[in-house]
Amino acid sequence: MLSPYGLDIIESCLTCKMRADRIFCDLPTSALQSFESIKYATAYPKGAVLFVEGQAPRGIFVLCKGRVKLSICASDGKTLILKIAEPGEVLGLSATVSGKAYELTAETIDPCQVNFVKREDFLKFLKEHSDACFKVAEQLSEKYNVACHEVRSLGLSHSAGEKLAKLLLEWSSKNGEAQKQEPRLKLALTHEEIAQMIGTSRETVTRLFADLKKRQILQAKGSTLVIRNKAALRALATSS
Amino acid sequence: MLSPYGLDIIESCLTCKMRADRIFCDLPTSALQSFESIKYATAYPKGAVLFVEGQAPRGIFVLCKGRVKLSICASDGKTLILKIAEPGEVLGLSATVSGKAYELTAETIDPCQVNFVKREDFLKFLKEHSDACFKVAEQLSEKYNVACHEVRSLGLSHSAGEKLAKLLLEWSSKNGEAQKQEPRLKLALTHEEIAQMIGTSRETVTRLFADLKKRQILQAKGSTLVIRNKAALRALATSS
DNA sequence: GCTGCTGTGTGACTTGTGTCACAGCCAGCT
DNA sequence: AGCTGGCTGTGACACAAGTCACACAGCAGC
Repeated sequence: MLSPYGLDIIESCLTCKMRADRIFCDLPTSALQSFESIKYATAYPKGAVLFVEGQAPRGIFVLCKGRVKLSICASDGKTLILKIAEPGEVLGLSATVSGKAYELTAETIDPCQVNFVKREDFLKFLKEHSDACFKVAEQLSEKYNVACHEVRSLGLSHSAGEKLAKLLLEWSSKNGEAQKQEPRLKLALTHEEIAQMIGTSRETVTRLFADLKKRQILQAKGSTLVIRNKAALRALATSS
Repeated sequence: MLSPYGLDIIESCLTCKMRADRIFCDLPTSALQSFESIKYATAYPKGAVLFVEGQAPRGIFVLCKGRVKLSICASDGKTLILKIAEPGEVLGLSATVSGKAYELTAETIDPCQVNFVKREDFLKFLKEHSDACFKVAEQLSEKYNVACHEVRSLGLSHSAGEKLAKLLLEWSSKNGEAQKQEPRLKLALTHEEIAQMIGTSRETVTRLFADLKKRQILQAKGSTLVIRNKAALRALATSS
């Protein structure tokens, strides 16, 4: 197969090495075989839009490689980034199951490999394979959980600083750096995008970062960020 | 059976009149029979707590009668009401499926009848009845959808007035009054609770209501509210 | 080199709304 | 009655953070 956008395409789910690590993909062979027959392996460049908020659901997108930005946006153009989806995640799942419009917009921020499955095919597949159906329920629970966290962060924070601190701690806990004395993390997003993740303005994010650096809580080394004072950051994250 | 808290207990799901109207309860007889054998029909007074945010999931609660307040709260006591659950809804579902802690707190605001099912029993039931499993996926999609709406309302609104207007329109659309010229709705919540629903303070809600009344958009008739100017309210709800 | 473009840093000003404080009101007690 | 407690109304004030306005840095392409 051709390798578009510099991707190394995973041909078959059955031989995929990452299969066991992934919540959805770890299905019994019989289910996986039938999944194999209805999926379309596709590749997208960076910046491609998988689906847009408000569209009728065409089907699900299983993310195999690359990252996808999930966002909602208001009529005035203001955007809120809900999360950055990682490989293994199923996108457009809830809309496809319920038949309601996609509730958010999915846009690739890396070159991505994606397995697409049409809605009718997927629903039929679920009816026939109850273990897959259970996996779907698990994925949806996970998504709901994340959404609840987002609600908590947006609704119960007193200040933008609190939300930023929460976000940084969350990031550092994801890449396994959290237990280290001085966790490091790659800043893959612009201030603008960070602002959209915590529902504030770009300038505020810049100011907050400047403040955290002045107070020796954070330190920038090129594009990686070092958390120099975990305790202080955690204090900021809980009611500042 | 005794009628505690002034409730008329529905004994069996099989003979329940409301069955067909409810998303979860409308199962094939075989599944319902097996559900019947694992459920515990219980009744709660007003103000009872079904489960608390952070608890390990004991199981699911199918709400048959009465309303339940679903909320999350911060360490400082600040509370955010996510929604008021109506009969037919399944509570604690995502936590029970995923095994993670309940993500919110459920408290009755009416006398309620509830069918409780233990986690192990419920998971076994799901494995055996794939149609129930699909219903669960549908319910979870619904919950996710609602959470997304909440995120949008909290994260993309510019002002408290906008969020209040959205909430009022949503309420009026629920009880089928929306298409009327001047929809009416019962104000079942206090200003404090409304404030907790839109993430603002009690005083702000009071002030906003006063303002809406002064501008002839709203009118209070006892405890029912009349929306006198739907268009103006809608204008407020979209970027004010 | 110059030109654009995108991202960052900062100052000045404005405004929404949280907080505190208190007053009035109604319902349900004893 | 008279008291209590929860809810609602309103004023005064402070402050976080949005907005607008620029300056500058880095980096691409020609």
